Amino acid sequence: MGSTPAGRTISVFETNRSFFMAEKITKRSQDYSQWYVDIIMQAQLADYAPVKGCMIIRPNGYAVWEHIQQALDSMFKETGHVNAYFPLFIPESFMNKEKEHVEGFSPECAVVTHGGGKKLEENLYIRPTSETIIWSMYQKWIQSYRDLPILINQWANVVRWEMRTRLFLRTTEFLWQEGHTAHATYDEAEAEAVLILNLYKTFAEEYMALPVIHGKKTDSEKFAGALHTYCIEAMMQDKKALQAGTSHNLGQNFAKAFDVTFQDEKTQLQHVWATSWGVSTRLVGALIMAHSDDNGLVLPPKLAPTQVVIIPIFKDDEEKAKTVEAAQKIKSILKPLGVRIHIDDRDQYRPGWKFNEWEVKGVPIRMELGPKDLAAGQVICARRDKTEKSDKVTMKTDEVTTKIPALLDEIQKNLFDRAKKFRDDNTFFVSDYPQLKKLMEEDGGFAKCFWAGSKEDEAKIKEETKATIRCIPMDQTGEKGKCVLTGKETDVQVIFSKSY
RNA sequence: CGGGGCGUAGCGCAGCCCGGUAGCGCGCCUGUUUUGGGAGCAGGAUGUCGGAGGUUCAAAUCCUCUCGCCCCGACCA
Repeated sequence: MGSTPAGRTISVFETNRSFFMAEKITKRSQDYSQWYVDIIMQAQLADYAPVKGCMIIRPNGYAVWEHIQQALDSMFKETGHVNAYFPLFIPESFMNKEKEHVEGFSPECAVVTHGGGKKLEENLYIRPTSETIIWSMYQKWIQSYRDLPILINQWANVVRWEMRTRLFLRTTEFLWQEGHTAHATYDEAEAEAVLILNLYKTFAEEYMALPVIHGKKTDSEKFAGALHTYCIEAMMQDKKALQAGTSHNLGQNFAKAFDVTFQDEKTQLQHVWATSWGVSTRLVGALIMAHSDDNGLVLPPKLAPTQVVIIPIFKDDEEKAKTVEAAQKIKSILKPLGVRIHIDDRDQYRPGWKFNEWEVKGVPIRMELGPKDLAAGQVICARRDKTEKSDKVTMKTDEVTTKIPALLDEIQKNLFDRAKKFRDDNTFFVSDYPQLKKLMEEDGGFAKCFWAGSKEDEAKIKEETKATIRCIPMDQTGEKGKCVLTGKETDVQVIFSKSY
């Protein structure tokens, strides 16, 4: 499959004691995109599919997605949402019902024209998102205000025929969840959109250890067919922004397109108010780009499929039996505490090899357990977020019940703090356009500034700097200042950045 | 759609300019010594050289056409 871009080196070098492949992963500083791809390949998160733009999510990658799903799914349920499943195929006529929506999505839709060996009477779109088919059903299900709200989520795959794809970040087919809710009033729909926005922010920060800015999209960046769009935006290690989740207040657009009405308490017929919201497998890409290093993947403990791996160290069967037994004992006390722990007792690989493998795969804690440790009643732990040898922690075997969960928490926190510091260190206030331009041309990062410009002004800036308004943050100071471009006085501040 | 790169063993590549019937490293298999940061030694298996035409006594190599993939940009979650 391979291309080896110019900058990429796979150097094999010799030292007096060892001979090893030094780099299978391109350095971030050398080629960030290639580093990203290398991490995915080396950690076996995904592979390229035979069809262009599509990917195979391998077990390691899928396990991360499953943890994301589990956490989000329970958060959705706690806030009153239920899961359902709507079909992959959407009749062409449905797609055409909402004008902005069809204009937004038509160019990137895959369309099925044949089935059962015959040309279909009506083409079927493969869903790029499910608003249309869901609202066609809501039309049947909603009559009275007593039927509202409907708070449905679905976990599904969708297809968008993108021009340029990148593993996890933008693939032709991707997995996501899409929530579609129906409400009696604008205020309720608005409250729902904001509720989910905050839920996404909490999830990103607490589970993914990913600090995000939550805010509102400008009109030019909002979803096709929405009244307005909320989003969470994160900064990757190359200082570019990644939209990690969106939540839309769809107003009555879809209700009108699909004629979804209800009778209110006063027997008045009204159109239903809608929201939709989603996060996708892109989040896996976000995790990679936010935390990983030149040695491989770094996973936050809360989403790591394996949180602790024990490497028993032995040189004969007798030592193997003893160390593995001790490892199993540790596993048996940590597992009930909810620690996801694995013992790597394969004997075809040597310890050093295993150290590297688990490091590449991003396991938060590696526990080394050899004869010397057995004798001392201790284990040695290496944490994935700090890779210096001096960062290894030695703990008594009977302390693992308290120290391991504490260490996992500490790693989780450290990843968040590190990512937040990086973002804050690369966020700058700019007061005029030359400054904005200079920042985008040189260092990159987030530019915070006052904004009172038009859609056209925004397009001009995009043209000239490649940066866009990522969002209008929810957290506004309220102070007044001059618009970065027009100089008009305003109290609105926005974030400009280059983005994925 | 533009720019760049690439298709040769499972993976990474050399060989192509100057045609002579395919090689290196890693991995894999067997044996053995090893095992606290990607082990050593000794054996061994593996290829329709992306595809189709053409030139030639002879094509991975030269010519024509074609297919595909990756990276970078324009569009987007």
